[in-house]
Amino acid sequence: MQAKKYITTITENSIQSLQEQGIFSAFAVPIILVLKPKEKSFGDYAINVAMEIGKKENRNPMEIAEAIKEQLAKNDDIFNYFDLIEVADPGFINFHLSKQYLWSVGNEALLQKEKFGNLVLGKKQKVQVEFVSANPTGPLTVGNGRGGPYGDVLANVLKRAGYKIEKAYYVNDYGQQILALGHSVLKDNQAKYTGEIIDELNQSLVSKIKDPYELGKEASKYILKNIKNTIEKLNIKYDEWFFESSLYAKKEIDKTISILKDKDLIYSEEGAEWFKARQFGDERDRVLIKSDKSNTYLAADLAYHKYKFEKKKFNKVINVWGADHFGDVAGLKAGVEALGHKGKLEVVLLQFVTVVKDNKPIKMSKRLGTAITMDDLLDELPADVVRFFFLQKSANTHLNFDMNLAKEQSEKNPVFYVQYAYARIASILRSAGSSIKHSKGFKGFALLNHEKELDLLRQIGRLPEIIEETSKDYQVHRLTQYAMELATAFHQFYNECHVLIDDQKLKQARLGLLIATRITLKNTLDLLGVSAPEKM
RNA sequence: GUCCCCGGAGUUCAAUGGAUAGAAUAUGAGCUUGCGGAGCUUACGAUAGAGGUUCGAAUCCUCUCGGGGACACCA
Repeated sequence: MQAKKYITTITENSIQSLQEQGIFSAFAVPIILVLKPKEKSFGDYAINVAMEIGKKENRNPMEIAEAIKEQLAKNDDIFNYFDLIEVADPGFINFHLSKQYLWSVGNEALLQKEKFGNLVLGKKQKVQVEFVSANPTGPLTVGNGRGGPYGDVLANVLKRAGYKIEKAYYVNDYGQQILALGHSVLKDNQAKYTGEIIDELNQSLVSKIKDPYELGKEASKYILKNIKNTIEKLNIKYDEWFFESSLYAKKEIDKTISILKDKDLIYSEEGAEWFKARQFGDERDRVLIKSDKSNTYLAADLAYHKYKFEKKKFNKVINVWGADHFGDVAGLKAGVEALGHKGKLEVVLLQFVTVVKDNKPIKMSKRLGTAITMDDLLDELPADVVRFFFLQKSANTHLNFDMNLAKEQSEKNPVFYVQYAYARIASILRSAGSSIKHSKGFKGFALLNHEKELDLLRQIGRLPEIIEETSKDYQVHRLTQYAMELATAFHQFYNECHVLIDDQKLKQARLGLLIATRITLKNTLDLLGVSAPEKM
């Protein structure tokens, strides 16, 4: 068991037992928060339940902490994990990992290899992550491209946490914007989009197709190819490209609306058909069929989500959207609930990217063709750098993107710091060559007593926790943070402990540690979708 | 006007209501008998403002100021 999970379990048991003994009154056991102390002398983990209980019971938290600590120590197996548990002001209980536990972490990594860090939390439930889904009316911009690395990594994390994952891109290849695209390519008075790609299409297509809608369809295919190309450069692979037009071909939208009608959730007003979204917590009702008999975007989206939940049988769907779609969340959620799939849809909103050029924010507009595209970025910087750059930021950070700064920082990007650690390890292992004596089941870690060796093992042991936490709160940027901390632990170890030494037993132990580190780094970089180079 | 984000070292970003607010970068000072110096060590440096909640607030509440976004029979 992981040390962190162990703390939660034994603490719960201890508190319950103290309640049974009448030492605490019988309120519900509080949720055990396992904290990570900032100060090293406070140990590896800490819990603050004593202060929570102290507040409820109006008693001194220190006494309560002592009582819990005593109760904890009655567990025989606790010293498999910790060699020191202490109470600290004003009521923390701090846990220090034992060497035995840290050594076992090394074994674990060696044995599990590429599976190290994998969990069974998801119980193979089917989860779809839909991200980017930018309209095929222009190239991928820096703004809507942000969802690419985020959604991709979120899906990777959930997969390792034990879910069955599908990555999807919803292509809006139907309706008004396709018509507008056609007019834009024609450059007539109803044109809406501009930009290089529109100019190209104007040159190549206008002579062949006259009808604006047909032209728009053709243009969108070409643009989608361009987007797919960019997606590929970003090292993202989708499992499904879903086309909005297929919903119309199969009359899925009509079917969806008639289901809602049968449930008496549709009414007519001013020639339009309205969905009673307010019954499901939305602030207003939403139009599904306009008075001109065409349907709204929401109507198609509902049909699409019906497909996700009923045809594809996803237990959960996570949509990663730009913050400009904030206003659509309530409507879609209401509709999904009305269709009988309450609680299965989650929406993550990514805040906008502000592009700064020459110290001035510039208006990003696909319509005006002033947006900086992902391709612009990928022409200047390697995909690893671009991914890492976006992945360092949390979803609700309004990030400032300065092209000049990005270029300037490219060479200093922390991704190289992490990759350098990996290449260094690879280099040492190459030098060690055939002297590596253990392929698996190595038991010689007990020679690792140096502070830096133990610190490195500590970091290795965090990978499963990182995956668990991230699979729950979707804070993907935790992974880049972790990758850097793992690399730092390695670099520090490297600086103080030599691996290729005469003492054969210690040498084998350190080689084992290196291999465990390489496995952990590789798994982390895989999660991030960043390459792990043998040489740099 | 209503709703959602954000405001922090010179700069770009971390920090479940927890302990001395962390990194990177920039700047200053150091480190090589050996496995990759793209590294290591060290110094300097920050929570927009005013109240409140509590053992404890960058974090929660109220107000002010500043920035971004949303409030369609658009997609």
